[in-house]
Parts: sequence; C-alpha cells; structure tokens
Amino acid sequence: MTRQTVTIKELAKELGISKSTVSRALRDSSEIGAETKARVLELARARHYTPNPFALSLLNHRTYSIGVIVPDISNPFFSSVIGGIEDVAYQRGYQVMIFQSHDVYEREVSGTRHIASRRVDGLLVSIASGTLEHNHFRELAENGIPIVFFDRAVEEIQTHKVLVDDYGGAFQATEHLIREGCRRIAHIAGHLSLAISRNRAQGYKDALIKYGLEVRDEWIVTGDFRHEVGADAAYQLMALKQRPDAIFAASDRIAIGAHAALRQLGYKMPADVALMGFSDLAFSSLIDPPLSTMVQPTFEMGRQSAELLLDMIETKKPHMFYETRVLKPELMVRESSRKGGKWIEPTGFEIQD
Amino acid sequence: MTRQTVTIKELAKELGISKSTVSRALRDSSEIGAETKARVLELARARHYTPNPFALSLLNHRTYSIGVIVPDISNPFFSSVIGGIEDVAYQRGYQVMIFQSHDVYEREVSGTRHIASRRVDGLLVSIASGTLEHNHFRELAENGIPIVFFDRAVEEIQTHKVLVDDYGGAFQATEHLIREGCRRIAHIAGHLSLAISRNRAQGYKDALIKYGLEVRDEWIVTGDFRHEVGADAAYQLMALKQRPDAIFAASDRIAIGAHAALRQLGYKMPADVALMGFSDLAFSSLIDPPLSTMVQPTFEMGRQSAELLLDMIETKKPHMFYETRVLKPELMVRESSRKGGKWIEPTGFEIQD
DNA sequence: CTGAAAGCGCTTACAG
DNA sequence: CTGAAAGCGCTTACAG
Repeated sequence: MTRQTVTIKELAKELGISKSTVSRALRDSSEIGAETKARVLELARARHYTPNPFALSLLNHRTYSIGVIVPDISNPFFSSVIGGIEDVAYQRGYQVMIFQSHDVYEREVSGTRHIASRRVDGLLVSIASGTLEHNHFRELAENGIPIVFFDRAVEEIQTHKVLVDDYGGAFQATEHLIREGCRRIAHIAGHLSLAISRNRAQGYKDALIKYGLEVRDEWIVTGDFRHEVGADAAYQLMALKQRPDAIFAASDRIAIGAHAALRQLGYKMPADVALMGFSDLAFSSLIDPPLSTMVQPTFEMGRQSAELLLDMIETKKPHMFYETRVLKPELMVRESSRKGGKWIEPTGFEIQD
Repeated sequence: MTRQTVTIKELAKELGISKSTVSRALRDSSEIGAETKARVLELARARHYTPNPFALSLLNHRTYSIGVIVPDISNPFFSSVIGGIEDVAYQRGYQVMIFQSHDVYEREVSGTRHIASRRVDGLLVSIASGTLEHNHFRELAENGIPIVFFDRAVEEIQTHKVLVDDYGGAFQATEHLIREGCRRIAHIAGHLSLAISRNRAQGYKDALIKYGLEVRDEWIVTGDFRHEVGADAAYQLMALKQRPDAIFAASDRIAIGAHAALRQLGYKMPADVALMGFSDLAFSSLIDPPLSTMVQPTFEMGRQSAELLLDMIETKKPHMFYETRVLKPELMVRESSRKGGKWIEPTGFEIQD
C-alpha cells in the first residue's frame, strides 16, 4: 500500500539538475534562470507535485495547523463557531484540528496534551463546564504556544479573548419581558462554574432591580444547558404558589425543554407565561409559539478568534497586551414573548438555517 | 516565539550517550540494558519528551491521521457520525481532520485535494449532494489511499461502504402509516442526486404498492433536506384537491418544516394528517405533537466506518474484496403518527440529546 | 549492549 | 545562475 508521491529528488533526476535548483525554482527564487524555472514548473505540474508538509514542518518548526478544543461539536453553537474558524484558517493556509472535551475536565486535559503533542501552532479554546483548574492551558501558554479563548474563557490567563456580552444580552432580554408587561420573571440558569452562566444570571437580576421588580430566589433555578433541565425547571417553577409570569432561560436548549413542559402543563405562551431563550437555534423559530431569543454572532466569533490567533502566530514579537473582544447579541422577538400579539404569522421561512 | 520541545539529541547529550541508544530505549528495544533504559525513561518523563510526529511521518511515510469529508458538521447527523469516528480514531492513535463540502461540488474537490496534500493515511467520505462526478476520489483510490464511504457513497467506486437501509426504513415508515389507517400518503423527498433520497422514495412507493394503495405523482414532492422545503411542500400538498392524510418526509429537518406549516394551516396531527420523519433529531421529540421517525444509528455508523478504514490502512496486503455494511434504522413511533392516541405523555425526558 | 552513519523530503547559507 | 553540504528529528541496518 505504498503511496506514490513525487519528490523534489525525483523531479531533479528527471530534469538532470540538482535538488537545490528544483527547490528554488518551485519557490520562484529570483536567482534561477527563467528557462530552468519554466521547465521545473511544467514537470512539477505534470507530476502533481505537492511539497511534503512534514519535511517543511521539520525545517520550519511550524505546522500550519491550529487546534480547537470545544465541549461538543454537535452543539449548534460550537459547530457554527467552528465554521467561522475554518473559514479564516483555510483561507490563510492553516489546517484545523478539532477536539471535543464533552464538558469533562479529564478529557479536556488529555485532549490538550494530545493536540500539543501534534505540535499545533496555536490553540482556540472554549473550556468545559467541568473545568475548574487550568494548568494544562497555562503550561502551553508558558511554552510559547499562543492560545485564544472564545465564549468560555479562563479569566486568569492573559491572552486574547472573544466573548459575547452575556450580561448585557441577559439584561436586554429581561428588560424586553418587563416591557411586555411581565412582572414575575423567573430565570433558568446554566452551569454556574461558567462565567457565561453567571453573567447571564447577573444581567437578569440587575434588570429586575433597575425596574424595581422582585428578585426571588425561588424564581431562579440552576442546572446546565440541556433541555431536560429546562423541562424540570419549568415544572418546578409552575408548581410554586407564586407562579412566574415569564421565564428567561439561559439557553435556547433550556428554553425548548421548558417550552415543551409548559405546553404539556396547559399554559399558553405568552399569555400565561412568556418565554425567552438565548442563542437562537435553527429550530427555535419553528416551534409553536416560536421562541424569542438573543441571537449570538457565532460564525463571526469563530472568524475573529481565528484571526486573533493567526496574527499572534505570525508576528514574531512577543505580545505586550491582549485584547478582549465583546460581541453584542441581538434581541430577536418572536411570539413566545410578544404579549397580546397573535402568534400565527408566516414564520420559519425567512429564518437562517 | 520559539517553542522549546526536548529532542532525542538533547536527552542524549544530557545523559552522555548516543541518540541511537536513547531512541532505542524509548521504544523499549530489547537490546538496551535495563539500567540505561531506566535512566533514559526517567529523564524523558522529567523533560516531558514527546516524539516529533513530523519526523516520524517522514520516516514511515505514515501520518497517523485520517481525513473526513462531510457536507456540514453543524448537521446533527454528521456531527454524531463524527463523534463515532473520533471515538475509534483517538483510541487507535489517529488524528482526525475534518473538511466540510457544504454540499458544493467544487468545495468537495478542493477539500479532497487539500486533505490529500496533507498526506492523510486514509479518507472517510460522505459526498455532497451537488457531486455528480467522482474523479477526485478515484484519483486518490488509484494512488493507494484507502477510502471508506458512509451514508452517501459513490456507487461506482469499489471500496468499503457503511450505509443505512434507507429503502427498508422508508418501507417500514410507510407501512406504519398505513397500519395506523392512513390511505393517502404523500412523500417529501430529498435531493434526488443522492441514493439515500432515491432509496427512501422507492421504499415509500413499494410499500404503497404492496398494500394496494395509490402512488400519485402529485403526492411526491422533491426538494432537498432543509426545513424550508418541508414547509413549502406541506403548503403545496395541502392545497391539492386530493389532500393527503399522511406525509412521510425523507428527513426530520424536512418534517419539522412541514410540522410548522401544518400547524399554521390549522391541521391537527395525526388526526387530519399523520407525519413521519427520518433520522431523529434531538428536538424532534420536543415539538408538539412529537415527531415519529426512523432512528439512524449515527454514532455506530461513524465507529464502523473508522474501524474499516483503519483496518485497511494497517493491513499491508492489497484488498481483494470490499464490504458494504447496511445498518438498520429503527421505527420510533411518537404522537405525530399515532392515530387515535392522545399526545399528552411526559416526553422529552428519556430522549437522547 | 552501544555508537556512527545513512536517509526520510525539504531548504538555505556557502561556494563556485 | 547552479550545485554540494548541512541539518530539521527521528529510526535502523551495520559495525563493533
């Protein structure tokens, strides 16, 4: 099962010139005669020559590959971010290596080591919810491997970060519910080890406070981002003597679970309970009533993260300061929170996929 | 920005022995003295030595990496298959390189070349719906690069394939609708350039024929796998003078689009129209009424594909015959097709994510 | 049991 | 303008 790939040596022999000359001609060096250059290029094309990337890596101490560590690529949020990363990476000639932590600390550590042993030029990371200790990243950073965090960052590590304004987004979502007339607003939070969850919860609380509304502990349920949590939390909230008249879920997945539970329990949205999510899944617009949410710029987040990382890789100088970019989520009002609106509108057709 | 990674040379100098000895000790060669071996291993561990994979690749003409070409990783079907692939690959010491064709022929071709120039040891492919010509894969195969196709295969290329029994699954889905009492069953098909779409359509037709039901052209709408297609098709079907009393969609995404449209139009499922999908998306169980579907063994498909590929890579002998594995999808009956059933059941909690 | 040498595919000072 | 040589990090016959 031998692969026949042409090498510079073979091209040289066939042309009766030296390897050095072939190599220089291929790289369009100015010190090679035009005629020689033409002959080399022609043969290289005919033979489908492509340089062996491993030989180059060995020489340059560069691999032209970057690693990406995310909880889960089947999560649409991450697969869209990865789309943005690949967009930039391929354009600039880099290969992308993806590793999933499945939100488990040990997997994140072993994935990080594995990817590092593959000598990637840099790393793009969104940490696992189970990660509380960050030496595996710190080690790399200290070894001079550039890291950029996106969405879920390690606050204590100094490097570029690309985040979403979770606090502001949650504030805006809650404010929207208030303006629609809701007064007893509950929140279903994600895993509190993650800053994104804490920030969203804080934005929610501060909006309530700003409008002089009650912040009740029993109206704040904490779990993680799965839809099962949303359903359980909805049961729990609606069983309270003091029922909420709105629920702001920290993610669309949570919200969709809550949505199903609320329907089952016989509540009308938004008349009985208004509902909002965070993230905008493809199907959030297709459920009945369609789910209001905060749209996150996922693809753009991937693009910007990759750009920052590649810039870091390609500048020789050490970095003096690091940038934290905060992208704005956008309010997307649909029927689940439009009080007094009627839900039947042609929907689901102008929605992005 | 120089990376400091220890090399064998440095270890050798520090220990005052030769590179050869270090190398052999590291590989646990039997010709090295126990004491020397211990000293080498200890230092290697202390210095966090990891062999440079590029040097090894150069030597072995092996990269221990495989390429995966899929239409779109944000499609849950593919991200789950990729999960299975990575499971096997990492376990057997291989790196996975993913490339998305976005269902565009040109992208698939350039992705294939790109991945090939990275010298992967083998390729796992699910072709783009826009691909009608397959020389880019044939070239690789002829160069001795093993390829395994999954789900969407190129029929004319002789190699291992892992498929789903789309014909049988569609037959079973249609039969289920018939047994529930439906008599005017429509089908919304995927892109007909894909065998999976044609096979599903054929299974649908043959089931109708077997039960002596009418196969009407106007009840078969063809598009692609997007939910927009499902919605448009539902409008079209329900506008017919002869309305169907059931719709079998070739994918859950199509079905979810149809589901939203049917609700909007005021139809009750399954009383007015029964609905079935194919694939089982995470959210198919969370819509109201929950969607019946054929569950595909996606993770298992990824696992088996990767195993076949790695076996091919690791056996030296040329392959004499190739295997086509056909995995069975499983009927998952939910409320959208359970005629006479009442939908309210605790749902969405025992569902896989 | 250990070392010197050649070579995987490539680039680049150094000569000419 | 072109070639011979060294070297990136590693392994492995070939000597001893």
